[in-house]
Amino acid sequence: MRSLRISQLAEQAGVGIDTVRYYERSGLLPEPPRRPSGYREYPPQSLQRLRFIRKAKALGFSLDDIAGLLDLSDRRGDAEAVKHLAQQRLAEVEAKLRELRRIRDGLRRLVDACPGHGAAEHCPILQALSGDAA
Amino acid sequence: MRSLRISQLAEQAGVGIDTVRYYERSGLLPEPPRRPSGYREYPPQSLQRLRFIRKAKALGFSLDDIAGLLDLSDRRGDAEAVKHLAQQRLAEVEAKLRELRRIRDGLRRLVDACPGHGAAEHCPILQALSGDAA
DNA sequence: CTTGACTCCGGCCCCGAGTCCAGGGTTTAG
DNA sequence: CTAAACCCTGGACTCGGGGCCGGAGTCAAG
Repeated sequence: MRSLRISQLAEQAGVGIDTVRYYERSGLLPEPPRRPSGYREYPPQSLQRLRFIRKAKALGFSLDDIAGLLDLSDRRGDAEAVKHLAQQRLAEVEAKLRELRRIRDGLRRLVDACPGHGAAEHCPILQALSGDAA
Repeated sequence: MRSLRISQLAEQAGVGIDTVRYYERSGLLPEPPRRPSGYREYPPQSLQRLRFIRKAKALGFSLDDIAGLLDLSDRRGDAEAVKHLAQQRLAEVEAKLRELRRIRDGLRRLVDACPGHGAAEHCPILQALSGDAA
């Protein structure tokens, strides 16, 4: 008896039951066979697939991206397409990093400039935000 | 005639009309006086306030954070509280940066490992995602 | 006076990734 | 047999930050 009930699958994959059904609705997880009662019976491969999804999510891929990756994997697409997707994600992540560094630098300047005591009206943080400079 | 209509205010602040009303509902922007017809008439200070909000948003503050900053500013709170908020944001941004770097490194390894040609089933990207390693 | 641009309000819709609920049917252990 | 634990579906709700819409009232120019 290899097949898993949804709660077992979910637990072993480290996600919630609702998440599993959500992934099925979203087309990430194929519809599993059912018992006559309607209960889903998952083959063990589903576990691999769910873990794939978890890892890809941890790398910041959206569910849409992941659907693409799984599709390439299922249809025996070529490695080039897969690499291309990963490169796109990488570029996005790098852009986000640049943006966040910019924000961090701005915040750091404000924090460093503020003495941390006195009335707020003299606080350089508020002054900087109120000022006319863009 | 110093006062501004909502569309003028919105345009000069670089936001949408709906955004202005939304900020008012959210308590970020005080309710302006109205004409007898109900039209809002904004004093020029509203423009400053909207710009404050824009700049703070650009630094990654949430509207909730910004409400706090504006409140400190309005109530003549002390600089310490303001600095504290900015430090919190800074810490959050730094945590996010660490996380993104982790993701970037993971992606980079995958991209570098993939030859970019051949069948997807041999693609190290998909293999890594399918593998048993956490 | 009319026309077109503007404004009002309330309320619904969007995105992403789920979470929760009600009201039913099923399975399993004791 | 019965009770507990499980499962099903469909739909509503969450979060943040607004966008969009329709019908009605208003304002300024010609």
